[in-house]
Amino acid sequence: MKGEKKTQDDVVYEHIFDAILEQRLAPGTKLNEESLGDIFGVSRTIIRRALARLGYEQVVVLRPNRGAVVASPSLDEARQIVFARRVVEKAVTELVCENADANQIEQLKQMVRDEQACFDRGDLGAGIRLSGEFHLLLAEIARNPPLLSFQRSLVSLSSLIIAQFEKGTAKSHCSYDEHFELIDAFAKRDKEKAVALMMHHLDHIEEKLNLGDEAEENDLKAIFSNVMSRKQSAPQA
Amino acid sequence: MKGEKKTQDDVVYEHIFDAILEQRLAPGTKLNEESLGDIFGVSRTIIRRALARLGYEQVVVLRPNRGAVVASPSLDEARQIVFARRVVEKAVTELVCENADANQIEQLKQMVRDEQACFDRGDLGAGIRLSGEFHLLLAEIARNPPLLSFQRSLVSLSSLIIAQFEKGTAKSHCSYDEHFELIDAFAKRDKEKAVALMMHHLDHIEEKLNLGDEAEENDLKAIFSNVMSRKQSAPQA
DNA sequence: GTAGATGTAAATGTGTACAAAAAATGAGCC
DNA sequence: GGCTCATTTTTTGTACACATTTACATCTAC
Repeated sequence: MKGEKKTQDDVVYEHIFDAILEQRLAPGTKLNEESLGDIFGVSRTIIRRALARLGYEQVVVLRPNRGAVVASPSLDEARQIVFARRVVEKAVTELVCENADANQIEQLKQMVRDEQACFDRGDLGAGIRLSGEFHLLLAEIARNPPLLSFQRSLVSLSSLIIAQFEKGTAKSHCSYDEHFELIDAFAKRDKEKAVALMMHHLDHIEEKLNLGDEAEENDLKAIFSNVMSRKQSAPQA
Repeated sequence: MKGEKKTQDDVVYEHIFDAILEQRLAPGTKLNEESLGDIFGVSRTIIRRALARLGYEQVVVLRPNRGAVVASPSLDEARQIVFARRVVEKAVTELVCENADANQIEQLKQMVRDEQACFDRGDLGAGIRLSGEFHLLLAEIARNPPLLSFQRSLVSLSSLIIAQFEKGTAKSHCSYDEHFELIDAFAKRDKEKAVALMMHHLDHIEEKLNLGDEAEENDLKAIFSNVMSRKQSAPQA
């Protein structure tokens, strides 16, 4: 996207970031500093910086003295993330309706075409990532750097959520047709319709959460709640 | 606020953070790693982590190979920040109306009393900081960690903006009466009124921006634009 | 006298060694 | 046989040294 020279941190950061979003790194995976250093051929210093950044975006959880793991949002956290996205996406959508020029509309279309191609060829990981990048591009077009930065964090977390809660569910995440509809509304500068479409779009994520509710496999507490009600103590693992 | 054991990074981070918010560090100030290390009695490693975090929150600007300086938002950036705050504060306000219990209402009142005390005794820096912490407490009560994290960044930037654009202006930032009004609305769970008050509250920040428009002293280009039109070159200092 | 180049000083970027903490292993005991 | 506690091993936290880049000043050429 941008031809600027990237620092080593950035490269490592993006690799890990993409790996998480494309589900090559499952939620909960331990991220060992030395191993990563070996893999990327850099010292722990660089890895640490990249992990710190991922930690700030909450895509990985940094536990003091205990290292970093890929975040695995709970159902509650997932709902909070989607809520925050509603808030931001509404504002972004309105700004895009006001600001987007023909050139940017075309850019958006091209991105959704790429997304479509990925899903068609079965590359889910890249598809999910491009789907997220679509929303990031919207935030860029909105021309509000703080919102963009927050959106970045939320989009990553959303992808993580989708990765976590959609396993086994019918693959209904091929939302590129909704993206095309959105672009239409932007082109017509129809704020109300665009916002309505966007909210509907987010509804779909939330629905997946409700579906995945009982099937949630990482939430041991929920699964073994019947056991825990017998024994008084609540063991950690 | 929280009695957990803080890491060294956190301590340094908070000290610099507070210093910026209380205007003891002016926008544009260079933050030398070694000097800071000497001051806090830690190595550059720690300083670097703290600066990276401040950089992520955009309270300081990290220029590759050129070190960190305290951010000095332009007028445009300031407006974007206030816009983002409107978006977040609206959501937070509504959530607080839904969630706040009597205990939290009292906590809010106590904080505003402290704020009032600071302004009364003339401690502007601490007052501005407490005023910001009031809004952070709201985000906490809203029980949405992602919004809280974003709010944190926005509130710091807002304080920076106030620090930068309010110099010389009549000190109208004693907004604690508005805070009390807000708390009333929360207690009555009056969403509409609370949101209206909050937007009004943010209007005040934005007004200061418009006032400070021409008086902006850090923007040398604007101040010396007449000089520059005579001499072709634009000297740095 | 000015523009450009070159050398020097200072600050940042990175790797690595050592210290401290947590996890894993194994011995001893009930 | 299972449990607890001590020891070992692994992993993270911190400091520091060296490499690289940048800014500044001086010098030279025109």
